Amino acid sequence: MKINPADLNQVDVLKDAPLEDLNLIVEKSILRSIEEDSFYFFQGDPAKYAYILVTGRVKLVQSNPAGQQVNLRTIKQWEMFAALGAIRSDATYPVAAQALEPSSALAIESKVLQEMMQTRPYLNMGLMQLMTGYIQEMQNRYRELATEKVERRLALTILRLASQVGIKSQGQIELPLSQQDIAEASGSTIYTVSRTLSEWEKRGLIETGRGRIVMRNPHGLVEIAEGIESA
Amino acid sequence: MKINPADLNQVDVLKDAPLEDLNLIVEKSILRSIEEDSFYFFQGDPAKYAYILVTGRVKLVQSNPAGQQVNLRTIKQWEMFAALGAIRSDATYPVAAQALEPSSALAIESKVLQEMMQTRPYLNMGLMQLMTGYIQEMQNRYRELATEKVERRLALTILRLASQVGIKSQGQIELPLSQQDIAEASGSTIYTVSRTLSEWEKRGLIETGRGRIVMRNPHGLVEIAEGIESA
DNA sequence: TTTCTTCTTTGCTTAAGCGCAAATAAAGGG
DNA sequence: CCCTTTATTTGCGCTTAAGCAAAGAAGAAA
Repeated sequence: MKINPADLNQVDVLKDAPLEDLNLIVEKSILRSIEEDSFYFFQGDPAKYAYILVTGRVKLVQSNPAGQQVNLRTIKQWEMFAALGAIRSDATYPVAAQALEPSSALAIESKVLQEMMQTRPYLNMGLMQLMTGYIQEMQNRYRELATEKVERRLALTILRLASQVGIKSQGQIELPLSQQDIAEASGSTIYTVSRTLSEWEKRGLIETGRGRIVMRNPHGLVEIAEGIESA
Repeated sequence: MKINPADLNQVDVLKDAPLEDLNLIVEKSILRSIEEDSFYFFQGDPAKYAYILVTGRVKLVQSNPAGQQVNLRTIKQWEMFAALGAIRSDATYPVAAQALEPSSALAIESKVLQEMMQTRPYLNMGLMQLMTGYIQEMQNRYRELATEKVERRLALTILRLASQVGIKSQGQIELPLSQQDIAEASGSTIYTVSRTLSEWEKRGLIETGRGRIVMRNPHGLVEIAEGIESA
């Protein structure tokens, strides 16, 4: 596949980048295509590349010593991920990046990005915006996990995922994620997720299918998320 | 009180700053002194200032709609906090900053910091290092909260707090924090914290007092944190 | 179509830890 | 030194949701 450099303006971090820089990035990077369930990198690998997702979807997961996983973020097209290495030159990836479907991503050497940052203020600003957004999201999720009950957390998780990787089809938003993914993203278990989603389906809030959740009544979910439980 | 600009080199973000910049910062900022339990700012306030803590200790807390709190970070002398506003110009503070003891901090207008960032690469790098550190810490804490049991999380929390705000005295590390603070930092309750700390005290791992925890056997805590439980 | 695999559902049991209530202890103020 | 306030401890009951086991459903492969 060929990348059209102009497309890179869709990447938030690069929205103010001049075309010549986009050309430079495409020229200096390589396109890595991987199949479903494969990894771009593992937790602990030296952070040699930053990535821009070109096609597919990728999740960033972290495992504890016992092997239990949490989903920290789901990446969609034209999102940059693993930019950490560009900032901490000695760093290893603190997460693993696993493809949710066949995917391809531009791999940019951390070194290249670092050099570009020396002389391009827009790149610094873009990366900082990205990072502050991450920090705020993680702080919110941490607070939710510490203080909210599962049902509410699930509603918050699904709303968040919908805004990040939801797909609009026929006026409805669809999440192409398995219940396992939802469980790992909300800090719960597949059993509780299944039970809760079934309950919501009965109430007409959502529609579930294998590896798929359709939001029928987003407002109802917002009410659950905010604790305006009608039940 | 008078600030000696040269002291600001102890601030991580400013460790590479030339003295003239430190002078500029002191000149352009104001020193705010507040008493115990007061706030530098509340969650939701417009993020007009970034701060450098000069004396005392400050905690960053976030509340959920019901008023339950979580501690996101404890700040000690010469740490910068609330630097977010300097990056997102329209931002409001996503957390509140409350003094754990009488404190004073340099308040730097976000605008000033923003202007300085235009022409000072060291400042950009410093802030990015700070933010990547935050991100990694929050990701780890999130995973811990999602996957680990309370006792282990408590050990991890105490070890983390010890490295961040621990005070060395007579070869031992002391944490000047109440059990309430520990509970809010670990995502637990004062009851469970009390029970667990009592148990650890019996085992000789720590020594507790009102608003104070002394680590007697840090290695033992590490073992609990890593799941090498001897019990 | 038939078979296999993977995902989802559901009944049941159980452990963890929350949280009330009340007692006890420590610090601070006058 | 006494009194008030605030922090810590502990017994006890109870809820939540985790987790096993086993069945059912939906795709994928053959």
